[in-house]
Amino acid sequence: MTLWNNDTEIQFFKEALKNFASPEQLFYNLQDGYFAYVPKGSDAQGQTLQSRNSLIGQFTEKWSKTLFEPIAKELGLYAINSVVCDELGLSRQSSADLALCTTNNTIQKPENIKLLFEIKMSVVSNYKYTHPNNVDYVADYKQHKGNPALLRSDSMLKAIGKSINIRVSGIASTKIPVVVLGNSPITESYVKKVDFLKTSGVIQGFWSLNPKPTNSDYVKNTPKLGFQTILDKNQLFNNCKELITNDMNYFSSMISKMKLGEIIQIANQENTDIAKAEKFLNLIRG
DNA sequence: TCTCTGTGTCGACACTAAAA
DNA sequence: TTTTAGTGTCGACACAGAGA
Repeated sequence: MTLWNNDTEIQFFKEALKNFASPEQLFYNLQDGYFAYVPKGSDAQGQTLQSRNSLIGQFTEKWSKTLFEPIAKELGLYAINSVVCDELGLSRQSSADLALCTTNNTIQKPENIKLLFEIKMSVVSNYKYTHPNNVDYVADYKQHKGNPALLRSDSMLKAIGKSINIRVSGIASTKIPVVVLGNSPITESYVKKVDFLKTSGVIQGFWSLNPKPTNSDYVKNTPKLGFQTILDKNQLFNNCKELITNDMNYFSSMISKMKLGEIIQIANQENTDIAKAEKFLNLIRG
């Protein structure tokens, strides 16, 4: 299995058609034919395609699970879709798209969840459908009107919001890394923000699983690697391994220097570095 | 001044599951 | 059975700045 590319998107359309999805559900019905997206300069004739949403959502979540399964296995874990965990604010309606866990269950305890993924993937390039079963590549994402995946500002906001929601749901979340998976680059306006999200510990990374979304220029990596374009499965494995094996802790606060100095002073009285850190974390969490 | 383009926010719509 | 709430997708729209 390879990383995301145009063939993956064609496979999505063909599978959906085979499962009795109509061309009207999957494509814009334009004057020149059926298109995945409205090309720049074309008129959408008031159409806003909605029927593809849940199909592509299901496809990308399952695709990601399949991609991560061998990685999980090598790390002694399971890759699981739709993970529910009350302590992390992950309800049945708002479950984790994908997670790596120590047990093979949908309902999980926080201590068994080793890595959380939020998936924000969509059809990236444009395609043309012709009867009865042909789907052909038309152009990259720069040639059509709709923005795919992480190039949409509200997709970024929703990914960030969901991650914050996990972080503020309780102490149990502070040991679990959160990663956003996409299949597109990000916009220039989010370059600084994803790096700050990483250094501040809220989100451990935005990873695009699409090595070559266009032949022209695009944001490949940000300076502090808050966003990375994953180029091969080895890189993906190493990233996961690092997040899982490092015993990391999320913490945050908004306090005076005076109070912060006091906390450091008290924590420093412990004997070992680990004990100092634990004391510090306890104090800063009030 | 007008047009074009990039950016950010809000809302429409489809779907699903829980609650009434 | 109907209503309500939550989620995910992209289009419409407003605004600002650059260039004609």
